[in-house]
Amino acid sequence: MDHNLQSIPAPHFDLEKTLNSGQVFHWTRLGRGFVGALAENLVYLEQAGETIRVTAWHAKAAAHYLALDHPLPEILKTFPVDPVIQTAIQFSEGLRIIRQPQWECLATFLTSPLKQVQHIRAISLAIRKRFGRRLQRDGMEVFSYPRPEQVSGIPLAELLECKLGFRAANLLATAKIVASGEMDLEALRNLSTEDARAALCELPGVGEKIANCVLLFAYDRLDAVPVDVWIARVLNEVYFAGRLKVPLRELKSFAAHYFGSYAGYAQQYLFHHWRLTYRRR
DNA sequence: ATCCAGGATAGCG
DNA sequence: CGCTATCATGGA
Repeated sequence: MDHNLQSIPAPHFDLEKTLNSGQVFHWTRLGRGFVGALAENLVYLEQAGETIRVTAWHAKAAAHYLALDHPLPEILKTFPVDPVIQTAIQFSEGLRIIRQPQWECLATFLTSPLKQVQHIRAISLAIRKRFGRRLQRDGMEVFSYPRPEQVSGIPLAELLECKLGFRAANLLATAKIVASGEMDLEALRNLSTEDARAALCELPGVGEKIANCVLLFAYDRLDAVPVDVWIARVLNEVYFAGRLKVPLRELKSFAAHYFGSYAGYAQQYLFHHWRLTYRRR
């Protein structure tokens, strides 16, 4: 597995946490690293201290994908000094919010409602294996995510075999809109976060939460804050302790303001920490 | 067995 | 406008 790997510096970075924190769902452990598809290329990644070793030719793309240029120490300094977020930061040390390709990020989160992280992963891998392009290299094999043009042509019954349930119709309908050009995902880059969010919410199956996931994980909008059941749980149990039935809009407003201009990062650390340590009472 | 999961949406008052 | 029931599947 160590043929033709290129080293790139990666300070303040934890590969495992980054790939297994519920922002991206298809990377698979292989040897001491991970294998997956970066757009249409098979890429192998492994970490050695403050260095990432990447399959040659993909170093530059990988560094961008992994957001190794995000000024993590500076970002952390902008967070409020309270024990809850500071504990989550420690627990999540080295977790970076990566830059995913727009379509596969959108498509993957379209399959996420009312699903656990491992289910989203299973669905992503099933769709890739069945409809994506097979990529091989040095005995490794992965599958890319099918483009919107291809997804739009999949019969609903076939898509349902990937165990999407009621989410399949939304994925199909959105794929048709994107494939037709009616929605230009690349053009959203030129919009304000607010306008891009509104545009994403026009797509079938995309509400405010999924739109914020896409903005945060694929558009580098680090102030976008997805409020899912876990974030709502943290806010209710900690920041609104003692209050009953806090309206969701109040939770969202609080999260978007309290954590500062990198609230998306703060949100990801809270999500990661609580999801892996929470015990029901 | 019952509850829950990185929610969105139509339909109600 | 805000609130509720419902959607499909599998793990805890």
